[in-house]
Amino acid sequence: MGTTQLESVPEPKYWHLKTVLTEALDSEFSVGEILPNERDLAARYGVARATLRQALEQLELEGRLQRRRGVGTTVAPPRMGVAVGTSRHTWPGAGGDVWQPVDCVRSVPPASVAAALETGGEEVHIVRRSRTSHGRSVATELLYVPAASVPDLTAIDAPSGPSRARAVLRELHRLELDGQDRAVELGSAGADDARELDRLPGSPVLVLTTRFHAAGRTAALSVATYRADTCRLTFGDSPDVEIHDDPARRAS
Amino acid sequence: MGTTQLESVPEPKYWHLKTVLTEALDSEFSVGEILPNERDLAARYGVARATLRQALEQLELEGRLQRRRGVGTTVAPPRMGVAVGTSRHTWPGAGGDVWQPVDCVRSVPPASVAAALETGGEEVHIVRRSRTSHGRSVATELLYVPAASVPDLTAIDAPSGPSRARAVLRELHRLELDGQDRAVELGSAGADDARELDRLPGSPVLVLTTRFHAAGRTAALSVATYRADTCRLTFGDSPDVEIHDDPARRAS
DNA sequence: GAGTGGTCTAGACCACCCA
DNA sequence: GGGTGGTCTAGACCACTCG
Repeated sequence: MGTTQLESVPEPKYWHLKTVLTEALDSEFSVGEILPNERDLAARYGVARATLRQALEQLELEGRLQRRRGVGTTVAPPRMGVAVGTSRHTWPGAGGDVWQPVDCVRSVPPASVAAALETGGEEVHIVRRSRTSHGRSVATELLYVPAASVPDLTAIDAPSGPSRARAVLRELHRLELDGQDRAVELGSAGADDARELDRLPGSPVLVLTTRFHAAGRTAALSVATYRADTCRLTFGDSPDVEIHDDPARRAS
Repeated sequence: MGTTQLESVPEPKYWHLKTVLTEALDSEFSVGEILPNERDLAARYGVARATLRQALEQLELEGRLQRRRGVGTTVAPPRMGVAVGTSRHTWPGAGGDVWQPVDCVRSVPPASVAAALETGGEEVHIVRRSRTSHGRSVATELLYVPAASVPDLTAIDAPSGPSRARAVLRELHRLELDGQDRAVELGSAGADDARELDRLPGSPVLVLTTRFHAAGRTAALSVATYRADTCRLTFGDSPDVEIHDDPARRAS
């Protein structure tokens, strides 16, 4: 009978709440401002705390909010553009590199990495590097370098540590780079990465995998993990745009 | 005294559960296989259903699981590599393009798009396209084309619809492309995109923004939305590697 | 209609930060 | 110690799919 069901799809509460909060963020709050706590917000909007949190999680995923345990929820600045390379291919650690060598060990890589490098169960050099921007740690990287790619590496340097990392990179640069290819996918931060990136374990991250080709092989493999909440990975291929940090960090 | 607290950081249950489930997926299940339902799984592992769901959500985020309401939870195949361009720059819709024109309207773009295009409050052409791979819809795109970029566009074609979309692209190709730059970031699917991609609203997506430069301006702006759970965006710059489906994703 | 995942509630306790 | 967000529980109902 006449029950014209116009709203046949009732919007979930957390979805509607997210919309409401987004508008509030745009109009009533400025970057860095601290929001009321979750219990108060939930009461204000007449929902359970869990429902409110579902909305906040979405907003954090979109980079609109930042939540820190023991502190509170703040309005996040716009995501920063992080340059991850131009069309010109260069070795990691080449001039002008923004990465900081942290460590280097010799170990057997994960199976997926070993497959890409076509090393069997052999040990490879694993260089650990980190990247900061605006004083914040934004990414960590594991660079897998087969022993065959750095044949002349000697033991004159320390067996591990930053200086060893630099030595491996130096040797790697002696190869002629034929090309590289990349892939970006969504991941979640492991315990180590989470600590390094000042996030909770399981936080969403953008994983940028780069294969470096030289001498007909994959000479090195880089797996870089970027904070997904604060970073926008930019592939600047046009001449006039390089690193482009968002100029405006203030709203309203 | 004497309480040597070795495990000062008790692992959250959902985190441990995720690890256990990951190992189970690797060893006891094969792709496409359906898991026990959430209530049974929660009971088996002695946790509340909400806690189990927290673990499942993580695994879905990592592309290991796929959940569908009314059906069940299945083991997801490895993410597919989706090629999103080489170092050679081409206009969208150029030869060999994998996108399917869907629609075209004239409308005022969002403020952020208008800023990038340096159009004021003017209307632009908005071409909607979709992309499928292996029979699945994997991405939707909105291509914003200022009227100034297609000055000779006539009204001989339909005012909207796929044929109009093709006409806009055809006119766009008459410009000489100077370059392009891209950015990738994490987003969440809006209601429209979610329907198109066969996901729930709010699902994580990878947003690939491409600016096309011609005649000293930004001649067009593409905002492509890829399913983050099933897609790995590949930037194939080396000659021998194109689309590369991951063969093995097994650990230890 | 039976079974699935999705949403929502009202509580509780814990880990962390800071005054 | 007081306040924050993070984790966890045990329930309930809803929306969807499929036989």
